[in-house]
Parts: sequence; C-alpha cells; structure tokens
Amino acid sequence: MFDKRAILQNHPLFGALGAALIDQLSAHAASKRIKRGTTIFSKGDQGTCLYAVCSGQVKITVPSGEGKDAVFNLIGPGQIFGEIALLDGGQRTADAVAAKDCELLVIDRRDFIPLVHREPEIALKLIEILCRRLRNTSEQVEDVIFLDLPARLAKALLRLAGTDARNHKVLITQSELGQIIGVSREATNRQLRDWEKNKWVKLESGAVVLLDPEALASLVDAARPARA
Amino acid sequence: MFDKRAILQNHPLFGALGAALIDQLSAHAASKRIKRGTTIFSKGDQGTCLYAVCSGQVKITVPSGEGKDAVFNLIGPGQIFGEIALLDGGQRTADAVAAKDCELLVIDRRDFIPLVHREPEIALKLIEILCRRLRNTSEQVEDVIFLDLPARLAKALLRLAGTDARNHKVLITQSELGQIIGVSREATNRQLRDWEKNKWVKLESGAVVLLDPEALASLVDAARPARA
DNA sequence: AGTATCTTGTGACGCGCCTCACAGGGACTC
DNA sequence: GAGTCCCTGTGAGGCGCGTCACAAGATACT
Repeated sequence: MFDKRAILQNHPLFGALGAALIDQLSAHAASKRIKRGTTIFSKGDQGTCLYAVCSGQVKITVPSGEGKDAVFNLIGPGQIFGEIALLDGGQRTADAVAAKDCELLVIDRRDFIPLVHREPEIALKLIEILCRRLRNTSEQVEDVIFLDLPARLAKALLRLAGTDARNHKVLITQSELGQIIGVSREATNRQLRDWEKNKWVKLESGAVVLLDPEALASLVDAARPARA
Repeated sequence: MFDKRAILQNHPLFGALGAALIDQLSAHAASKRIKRGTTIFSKGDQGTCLYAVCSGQVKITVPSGEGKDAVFNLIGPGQIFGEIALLDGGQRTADAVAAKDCELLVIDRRDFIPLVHREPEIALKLIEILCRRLRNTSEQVEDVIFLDLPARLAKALLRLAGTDARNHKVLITQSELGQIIGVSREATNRQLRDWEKNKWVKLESGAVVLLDPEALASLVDAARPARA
C-alpha cells in the first residue's frame, strides 16, 4: 500500500486544495493494483469512476473489430483518465488497458461530483485539464488528416522520447507505434529501416533509439508548411 | 440590434443563471455583425474572447498551407466557440470564418473569467460543454482512422441533414464536404455520383438531397463492425 | 448581356499504404 | 533442448485516393 494523501497532494489536479479537502477526498479514494494487460474499462461501459495513475502506464485505445485497435493516449504517473464519462455520466469513449503493472487511485462519481459542486477550485482545475485534452485531440485530428506517415511517425517518436526515456531511447514495439499513428506495422517498420540507413535512428527489439532527433523534427516541420 | 439579454437568457450556457447575473453579463457582452467570408480569428492568435452565435453560421477550419483547409466544425445559432483559448489563455487552435452573415455575441476574457470563478454554475456548464466537444473530437479521430471515404461521407451527410435542413436536403458544396471529411473534392464528387446512380442521393448545385438516408446509415455501420 | 468566378463532372496517372505471406531471431516455458 | 510466442524484417500485389487537366453548366457582378 501507499499513502493516498501524499499522492493526492502531489497530484496536479488536487495539489492546490487545502489539507482538509485532501483528507476528505482520500477517504473516498480507493487504491488499486492492476496487472499489466488487464482491462480497466471498455468503450461503451457506463462510466462512474475517475482514475489517477500513481505508477505504471495505462493505454487508452479504441477498438475497431479484429484487434485493429488504435492507441489514443498513454497515461503515465501523475495523470488522470476517465474524466469525461465521470463528469457527464455518459459512456466511456475508449478502452483503458494497463500497459504495465499499475497502481491507481479510483474515485467514484458519487463522491466526486458533490466535491466539484462545492469546490470551485476543482472545477477550474478540471476545466484546465479538459482544455488541454481538447487541444491534444484536435491536434491529433489535424495530424491524421494533414501529415503523412513519416511525419506522424517522427512526431510520435519525439513525443514519446520527451515523456518517456532518458537518452532518446523509446521503449515501444513497432506494432504499438503503428497503432499510435494509425498505420500498419509493416509500413512503420519500413519507414524506421529507412531512417536507420540514414543513421537517424537505431532499432532494437522493443525499442527505437533516436540518434538524430533534429532530423526527425525537421521532417515534421517540412510536412506542415507555414501559413502564407 | 437585438436584445442581448434575451439571447443570453435563451442560450444553453447561460440559461440557468439568475436574472441579475444575466444583466451583469450582458453589460459586458458586445454584439457584432459579421459578413459572410470574414475571418473572426486565426489559428495562432492570442485568444481573449468567447463567441456565441446568435444567427448565421461559423466555420471552424484549420489551414495547412495552400488553401488546403480542413473544416473541423460548423457552429450554428445557440452554440458557442472560442472557449478553449478563452479559458486557458493560450493560442487559438483553429481559424474561425463566418460561413454566412452572422450576428455574434462577444465576451472578453477579462469579464468572463471572474464570473467563472464566482459562479460555480457556469463552471459546471463549461465542463459539460467541454466534455461534449471532447467526445465529438475523439469521434472525429476514430472516424478518420477507421472509416473509409464512403462511410465518412455518409456520416457527414447524415449529421448535416440532422442539424441543417428539413426534408433531407443538405445545402453544401462538394468542396466543403470534402474539407469536412478530409478528402479531395474530386473523390467526393465521384462517390456522390455513384450514390446518385443507386438513387441514394440527388445532386444539385450547392446541395445534396438524401433520398435514402437509411442506406447511407447502413453503410456507416458496415464500416465499423461491432466488437467481438 | 457579357464576363468572371464558382461549382460540378470526368479521365488519366501515380504513389502511398494496406494486405497477405513467409522467414528468422530472441525470450520465455515445460 | 524443444516448442511456442512475440517481435522484426521484406517481398509482391492491389486499390484507394490524391493530383493534374480540362470542359461545361450555374451564379454573381456591372
């Protein structure tokens, strides 16, 4: 077990709150250990919980029959997920699966909603988080429409390297990369091999090492010409 | 001119508010007439205003150099736009252009933010709106990744018919349709002609008449097989 | 009415990426 | 040590859709 209060305190969503509120919230928050590969919820479920990741990583995916899932988001420690269904009481818009062994905090709608009504600070924080999500998602739409495979792949690698690893080594399989950018595994592989020839990346089993991040970045820029 | 108070009162975002607050808000809200084709703001601008559409229609687009814009959203009477940049103070994520002559209400960040802090009701309403936007945008990502041209086109037509017109006549040009679904005008035209042969639609200059909406709907379903 | 502009309609061509198919290598299990 | 995964690597074939090019009807502008 771990100290719920300490984790809430450090969490961006709740950090600004007073100690009294933290106590109150932690009384309602259940901690939960989840094994890698476990499904936390599925698209279409009635959603009643908010989740905060304490450790591990959660993959937000959306299925399209035949295991052709697309990966929408990777949630790491200190981030929350499941807010939308929690807040509007609707269905979950995607699946959530533990990408690694995880420790999660779970807060139920019944306990959370009254708090939002009572505490404007939380509401504002939520607005901030939703805005950020919205910006991300909008950018995803743009990317899928405007950027070709190389640009999307480069962008994804840079993003993953930023959040994920020291030394520009991204721990991810090529299938997963493909799912993130919405492209087949084979196409992903071919593009990476191409870059490997140019010494832009080095491929390992289950990982991609970025040797020349700037080259990749310039690729992204080239694909999206500045406005006239 | 039109009565600002009456419009705010009828607006979903503010309808629940007390009369006193409405007065207060309407004092700060400027009304504005905008001619068709006018740019209201551009992607990258520092955004300080929230807009509510009283009449007309606003097109939210995102540019990709060379006039290859994609249309993200069409905002009609009773809807708001520009919330994100308003709320988090960041840059606008897209362009906004008047698709028809419009009457807009404009509320500045300086006047609005304090109100959000003071009035939990408004914050909650905003959360609701942001959630809905987020759901829409997520669905857009899914669609672009999973659905092919016919399915996306069918879906777009059905959506436009639902909000837009009586009698299943959608007033829109084929170029605009292409921009909405992220596809070239030519491809859009070919698909529509195809459907016209089957008597599913009838084409007119600047409009598409849906003769068999159910056929189109079944097409959308077929493209997205139910989960196993 | 006459001209410019927008919209539609279509053919040809090519490229990007998907699908299918198969093979080798590393890791983990019995 | 043999078998079974999962991950990687690659070839061949195909087609969806973008791009270019051009023509004819519709609309708006003066």
